[in-house]
Amino acid sequence: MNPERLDERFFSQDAVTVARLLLGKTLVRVFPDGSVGRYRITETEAYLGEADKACHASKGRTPRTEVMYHKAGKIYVYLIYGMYWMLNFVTGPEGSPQAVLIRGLDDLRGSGKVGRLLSVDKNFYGEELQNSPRMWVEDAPELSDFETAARVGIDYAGEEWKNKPWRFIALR
DNA sequence: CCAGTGATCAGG
DNA sequence: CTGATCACTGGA
Repeated sequence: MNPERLDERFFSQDAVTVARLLLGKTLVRVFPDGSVGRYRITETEAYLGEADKACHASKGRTPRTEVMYHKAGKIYVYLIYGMYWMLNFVTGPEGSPQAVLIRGLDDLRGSGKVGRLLSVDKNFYGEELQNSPRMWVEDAPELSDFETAARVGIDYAGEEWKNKPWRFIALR
């Protein structure tokens, strides 16, 4: 049986659950030249809705955060520091703005490096992983060997939110 | 430690 | 329009 492409059912779970379950799953990218890259997801972070001060949606619905209010399984990308494209997947029920940031693939760590490796840019904004011809996620056995940590780069979020253990790191 | 680099958003 | 801010990285 071929690996199943993960769809809206999978991504509709809450962001913390999806961030954990994505560890070990296979991210597939078909590049413009037709070459195919397959990567094991090794680090993720969860951003859990308007209440989460670290989540972009804590500032409400704007053109940038709009896609997080859409149905799960869409791609949320944005440019940070004028140089780095962050790759996120929308999760949770429709209307509940949640997302999971992809921070590591195989041995590569760092969300900025992930965007560079995959040649992500604003054209991916809103694309659906269940339909896209150039990016999707395939199922793989659940990975139990991982650790959690606080999320990176969100000191502005305040004590309650910045210490949530919503960063998931695959071991081995 | 800190500079680079430009979209985004709130405020006039 | 202005200006602060930023889910980062790489090099002193």
